[in-house]
Amino acid sequence: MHAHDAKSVADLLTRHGLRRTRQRVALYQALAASKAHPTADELYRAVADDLDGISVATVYNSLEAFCKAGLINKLPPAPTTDRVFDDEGEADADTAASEVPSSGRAARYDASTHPHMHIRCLRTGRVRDVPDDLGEQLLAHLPQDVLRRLEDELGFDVRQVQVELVGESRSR
Amino acid sequence: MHAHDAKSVADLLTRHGLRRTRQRVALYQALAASKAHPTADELYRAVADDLDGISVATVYNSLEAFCKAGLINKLPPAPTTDRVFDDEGEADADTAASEVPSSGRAARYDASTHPHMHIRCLRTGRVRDVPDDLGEQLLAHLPQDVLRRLEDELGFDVRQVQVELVGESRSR
DNA sequence: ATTACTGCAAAGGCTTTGCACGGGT
DNA sequence: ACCCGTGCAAAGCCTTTGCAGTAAT
Repeated sequence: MHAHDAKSVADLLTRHGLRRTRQRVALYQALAASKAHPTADELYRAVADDLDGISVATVYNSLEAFCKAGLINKLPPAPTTDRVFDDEGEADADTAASEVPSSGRAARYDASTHPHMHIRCLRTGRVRDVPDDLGEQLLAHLPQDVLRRLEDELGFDVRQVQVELVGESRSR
Repeated sequence: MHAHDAKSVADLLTRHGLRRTRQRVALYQALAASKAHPTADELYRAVADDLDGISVATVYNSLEAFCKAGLINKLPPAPTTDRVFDDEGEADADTAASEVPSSGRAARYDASTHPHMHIRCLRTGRVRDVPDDLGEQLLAHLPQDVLRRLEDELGFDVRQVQVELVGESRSR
């Protein structure tokens, strides 16, 4: 969809008032390339190959900076009731080293900032996007007038409608 | 709505195969009495007055047991981008000691298990329920056929539709 | 009598912070 | 030259765990 080569990412950073460091370019690329909404640690391991010696602090700092700049979103960790995390492998940029547990209560990051829905697997903790066509059909049916009544009655400004379909993926 | 006196809570526990200990009765009562979706620490402080010497471990163990028994639900902590937590006081069972920060990334618990929506305040991190009449109107409009198509196309069993309205409460 | 539950303290996982240095502008 | 961003290690917060003792069934 978008081009995520080093140059356009660098431009993106600059445009948002961030410096174009090797670390941040690599981090944003890794995140944008993934559909799996990786954790900070997964991103750390993903870029550690190319960028020798990057530190976790930098990963967290950079992700926080991206969030503040509105470049990416942070997703809450899944509630961890019951045994929820098996963690299997999957052929994706950031889950390549399919052996490390990457246990449960870590936040996940999302490079797409336009409104969309997520599905979260109870077994693996993985988060995927709902395809836009389906998501839009679902969101479009939320009656705006009810939302507005809610804002009036509760004195609450709704900035974002977070919809998450929680369940279990069938295969495997 | 429901009666949450010691006896009926004790019965509820027994009926779910849990022992009726003072600690668990008090914890469930405190949680059920609150509309604020308290954190483990908030519950700990709420019951520490009556139950002298209760430990945090017991709070966590009990809440986990309640979750497994299907008595309560665990909510994910809010993503903590930007300064999100001011923590003001509120006249509620578990937030009585309106002075302690109870900082950010703690899970919250919810005594109501029937499907309902939440609103989460970006400033305070507080979670409230959407009134049932409004919530039902919103949820009823989610087209079931689209959900079913989604399950087919992605091979995913949807167990729960988690809707959270994220925003900011106007007053204060 | 059995064993689930409790309390304590220590350990654990994820994230943040302080500080000196290096690289981007 | 300025100062944002980096790396390292230590500290922090929330939660879990091990174990000996206690109390519910």
